[in-house]
Amino acid sequence: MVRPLKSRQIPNLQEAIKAVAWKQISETGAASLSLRSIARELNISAPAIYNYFADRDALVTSLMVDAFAVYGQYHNEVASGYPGPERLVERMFALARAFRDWALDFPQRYELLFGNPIPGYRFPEHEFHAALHQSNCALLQLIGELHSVGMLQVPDSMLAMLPPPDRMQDLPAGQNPVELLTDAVAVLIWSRLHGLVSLELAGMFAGRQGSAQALYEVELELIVRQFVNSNRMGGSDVQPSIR
Amino acid sequence: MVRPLKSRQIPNLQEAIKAVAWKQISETGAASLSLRSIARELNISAPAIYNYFADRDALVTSLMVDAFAVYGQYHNEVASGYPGPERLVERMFALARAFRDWALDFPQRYELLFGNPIPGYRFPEHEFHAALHQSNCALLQLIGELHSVGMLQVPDSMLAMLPPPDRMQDLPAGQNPVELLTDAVAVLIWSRLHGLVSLELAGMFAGRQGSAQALYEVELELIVRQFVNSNRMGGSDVQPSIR
DNA sequence: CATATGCAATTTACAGCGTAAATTTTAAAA
DNA sequence: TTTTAAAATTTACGCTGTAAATTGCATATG
Repeated sequence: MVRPLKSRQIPNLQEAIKAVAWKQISETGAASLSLRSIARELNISAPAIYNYFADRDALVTSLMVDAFAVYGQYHNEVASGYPGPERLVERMFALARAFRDWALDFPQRYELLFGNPIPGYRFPEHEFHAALHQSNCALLQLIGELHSVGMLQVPDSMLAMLPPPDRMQDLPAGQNPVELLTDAVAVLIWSRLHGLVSLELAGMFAGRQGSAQALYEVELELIVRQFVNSNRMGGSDVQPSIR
Repeated sequence: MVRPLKSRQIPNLQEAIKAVAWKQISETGAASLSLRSIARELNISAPAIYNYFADRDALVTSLMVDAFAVYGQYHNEVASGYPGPERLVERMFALARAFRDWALDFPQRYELLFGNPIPGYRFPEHEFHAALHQSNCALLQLIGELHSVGMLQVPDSMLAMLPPPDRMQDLPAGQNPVELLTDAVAVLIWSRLHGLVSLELAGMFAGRQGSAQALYEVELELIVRQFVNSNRMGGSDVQPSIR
């Protein structure tokens, strides 16, 4: 019969908890995130947090959902700086550089999203798909636009991913061949960016002074040369055959 | 005046500790490695381990040094199955597939070496260089051989990584331009393999059933096409200019 | 207004962790 | 046999997540 009750000290304690969690993640890394230290910083007892999050994993999940959204939105904003089909290559470079910049600016968040910094934690599967799609949305959109203006160059060897023509209808529901290939291109590009960035964050390029950025720029150039038809002629070498 | 003393129950307790550690890492992941649980399994008190390892990090470092060696040796063995300059492309495919196979067979070890599964731990810098080189030795060797038989195709855009011709002598000690470029090619290839494998291990391809392997094969094909001159003619488009 | 209701917070407690300190055991050297 | 030092144990401290019981308090009802 009684419902609402506001905490005396801190209004919106749920958000306050997350804010402190982010602060601590930024400072000391997601691995050292601790309910007790959050509570300490809020002058709160540790179990009080359980009124707002079922357990530590639930808090982490909430943080990650937010982070995926922010991350995706950032990419979308960067992409929106290069609208229209005339600046697709520019947008590709900008997105890829934004990818690395974000990772270097917020290494702990990058690790949280794409590494496994928290022992025993796994992002719940049902929320995973949406969150991941959100984070890669700008790149997928870009690849889609490249394709629709005929600038996407799908390497021949990728055609092996398609089912043989006689059973093209076996594709997963809602998937057409074009989507399957554009998705695959996006994932390949994403994994190349992630490969370099994650090795850099892991300190694997330590010693090779300043070469991480140079390597990244080279890789960007190679990626664009590989998948983009700059002359913007009659489309990639594959679309005609799969339309 | 007294030195040696053998433990009563277990001879070579140092190795026994590492063996149990590996067992636990394989079973429950490096993150849940615990000195106490190791001690429990050996019917030993936890602080006893401190007679053999300065602290938990020292144990982890020892494990990683071993793992880097085993990993590198495995790659070398795979590579030695395709000797000579006639089978370099074959060797490239075999090495890359072995890379993914090892990661899928021993995901916890792969994470230990190339992820950051243990909170607060960092591999000591002075041992890092040697261990890393050991692990990438086979690939570096392969790229070197490709170059020496004129099959290495260094993309034009990579030349930007070299210092301008008039100050070529500013290169780090013991580094010549060819080494710098072959190293860079090896790192680029490594990061592309690692990008796909680490995303796959992180569960980022969950849902897309079976496509991880297909993607990997596509990427392999693209890598070889990008860096290897199959016709084995008069060398890459760059060596002549930097010899 | 007084009382009952139920959420929010606290305290207490337990099991786990790494590891520092003090202590005991033990095997070999003198 | 005594001495000595290495190897092991016990104890203890502070940290973690979290379950359980308890208290405080704001609201809705009698």
